[in-house]
Amino acid sequence: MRTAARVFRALADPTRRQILEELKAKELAAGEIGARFEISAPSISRHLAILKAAELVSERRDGNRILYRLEPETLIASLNSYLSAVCPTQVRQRRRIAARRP
Amino acid sequence: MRTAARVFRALADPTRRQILEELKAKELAAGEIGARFEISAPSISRHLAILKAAELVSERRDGNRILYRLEPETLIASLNSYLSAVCPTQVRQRRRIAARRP
DNA sequence: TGCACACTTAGCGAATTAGCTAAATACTGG
DNA sequence: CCAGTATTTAGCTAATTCGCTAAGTGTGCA
Repeated sequence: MRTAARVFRALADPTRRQILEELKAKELAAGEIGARFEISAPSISRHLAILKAAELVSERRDGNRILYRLEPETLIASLNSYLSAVCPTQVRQRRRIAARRP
Repeated sequence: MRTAARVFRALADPTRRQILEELKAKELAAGEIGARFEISAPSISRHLAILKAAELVSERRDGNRILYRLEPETLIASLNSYLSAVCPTQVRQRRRIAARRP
């Protein structure tokens, strides 16, 4: 499966979309992420694995813990690429408007 | 379910993403859309219903046929809204770059 | 070594999804 | 009204998904 397909699959789940939002400010340990949700640690771990497979997050070990970091470029590139494929005109118009009002 | 959630659910399926691309140029009848895929007409109809529920397409009857039209604003608004929520800085940077190279 | 902590992997069950065929509905033209 | 075409709805099955608990792996520290 191509990355874009994995990205859209990953974003289909509200918990996973929320996880990306939680990671927006800074990287967090799996446990810290889990603490922000009602579901079990294994479920969070599974969501993180799916996000990692889609390259929407990266992980690094820090001693005992595993830290997850958002990969914004994958998200931006995938969504913008699809937006441009489906409605290039409107996207370009929006950019002009956004650039005009900074 | 909120519209944004329905949009992301709808975009999770590759056939539905493709349908939106097919509708990019002009509105098409359900049958014309179906002709571009290998799957059965009822399956296409089901995909169209999901896209309509997400407000990603609208439909209008034309005599015998039902024409589907892309609703680009829903797509753009949903994806951009989420992008801005997760990585506002990078999105703004991208817009500046895009505006600088028209 | 050995225990504790952080996290993932395995495996299960319920719910959802995407495909199919068959049947129903909606409109057109004779 | 009837036949034909376009499309949807109903109902089924197989596959996937998301939750859980239990068990496994990896690291830190006495």
